[in-house]
Amino acid sequence: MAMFALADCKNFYVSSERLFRPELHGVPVVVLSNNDGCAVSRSDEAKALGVKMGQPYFQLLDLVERQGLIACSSNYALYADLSGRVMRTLSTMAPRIEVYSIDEAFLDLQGIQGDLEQLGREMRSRVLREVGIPVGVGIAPTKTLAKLANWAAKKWPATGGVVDLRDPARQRRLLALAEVGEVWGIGRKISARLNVMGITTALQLADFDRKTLRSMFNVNVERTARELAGELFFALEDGPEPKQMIACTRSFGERKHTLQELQEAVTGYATRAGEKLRGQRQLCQALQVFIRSSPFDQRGEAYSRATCVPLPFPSADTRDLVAAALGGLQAIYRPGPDYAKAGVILMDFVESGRFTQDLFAPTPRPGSERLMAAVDAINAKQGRGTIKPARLAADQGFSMKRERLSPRFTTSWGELLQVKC
DNA sequence: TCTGGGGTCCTAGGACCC
DNA sequence: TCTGGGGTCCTAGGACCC
Repeated sequence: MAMFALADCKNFYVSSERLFRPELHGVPVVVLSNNDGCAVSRSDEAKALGVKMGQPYFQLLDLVERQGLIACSSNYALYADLSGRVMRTLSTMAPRIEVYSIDEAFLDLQGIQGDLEQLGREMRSRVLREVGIPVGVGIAPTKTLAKLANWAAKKWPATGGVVDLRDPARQRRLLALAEVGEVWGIGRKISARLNVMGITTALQLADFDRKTLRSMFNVNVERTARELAGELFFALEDGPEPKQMIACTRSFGERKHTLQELQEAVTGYATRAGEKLRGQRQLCQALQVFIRSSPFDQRGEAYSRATCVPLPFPSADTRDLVAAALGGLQAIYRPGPDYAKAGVILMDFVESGRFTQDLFAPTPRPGSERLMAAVDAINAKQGRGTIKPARLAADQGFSMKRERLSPRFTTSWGELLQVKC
C-alpha cells in the first residue's frame, strides 16, 4: 500500500528570519514580498492579530504601530539555502523524496516497517536540531490525505506536529472536521460553488458522486475527491521535470514611463530568464514580453499588452533572448501609461543541441554555448550581474524596495555563520 | 503613497482536415 | 446551393498551488 509523509516547514520565511534574530521569537512577525508589497509569511502571533496571507503592507501599518508587528523584507537567498539543508536532512530518512516547494516535501514511506508516527517525530526533531527550522508532518496513503494530515498537525498543537492518518476511521473523523476549502486542489472559486451545492466539509466531498463532480467541475476535482476517499491518483514524482515555461517578471519599485526605462527592465528579465533556461540545459523557440500599468491604480489609463515573439532559431543565448524581447517591447510600448510591471516568459523548449537543423534557417551563433557557459560560471562565482548586457543600469536588480531588510543579513552562508558564532 | 512572483494543468472554442 | 460528423491542433483564459 502506498504511503506518503508530507513534511512542511512551519511559517518558513518567518522561521528562517527567527533563526538569526532570536528577538523575533514570541512576537508577531511577517515577511514581505518583493518591493515590500504584501505579507507572504506570518508568525502564529501575526495570524492571531488577523494578518491575512497576501495582505498589503500599507494596511498593516496600524498593527506595526500599535501591536508591535514586525515586518521583514524577504531574503530569498537565505531561504533557498536553509531549504536545501532541510531537504538534505529529510532525504536521509526515506528512500525517495519529492521536493514539492521551497518549504515542503513528500516522502515515500511505502514498505517502511515500524512505527511511522515515531518516524514522523524523528523527522521533526532532526530537522529542528540540524537546521533549526520547525516542521509539521502528515502521514497518509494518498498525497491529498497527507496534505490534510499535515494541516491537522499544524492546527492542533496537541498533535505535537505529527498526524498519522493511516486508519480509515480516523481519516473520516478528520475529513468531517475540515472545511472543503482546506483540501489541496480546492481553491476559493471551487469551494464557493461546492458550498452552494451543499458540500461544505471534506468528508462530503469525499462521499459525493464522482460523475457529477467531473461534469460540473473537472477531472482534477474528481480525482481530489477520490484521493480523499483513499484511492491513489497522484504518485510521488522523481527528480524535477524541466520546466515548460520560465518566467521572470517584477513589479517596479516606482512607476516607469519611458521606452528606455522599460528596455532596461526587460533586458534584465531576459538575461535572468536565459540563465534559468541554460540551467536546465534547454533552448527556447519563443518568448513572450508584457508590460502593464497597475490594476489598482484608479487614476491614469489602464494599459496591458503582451506579445509573443518567435525566435529565428532555438536559442539560450542572452543576446538572442534580449534582442527578441526588445523587439517585442518595441511593438507593444506606447508612451503615456504609468507602467507598474513588466516581464519576460520563455516557452517552447527543446533539448540543447538536439534540435533539427533547418538547412534554410538562419545560422545559430557559433561558440554561443561556450560563451554563455563562461558567463554563467563567472556570475555564479563573482555574483549575479558581474557580466551583463551593457544596456543594464548599474543598479539593476537593486531598484527593488527592501527597506525592512535586516542589516546583518548577507546572502553568503559563510558570513552568516560568522555572524552567528 | 503603498497590493508578489513563478509555476502547472484543464477546458472551451476556433481553425482546419477528411 | 444545401447538407454532417468527427478528429486534431492550437490558443486564451481560468483555476489552482506555494
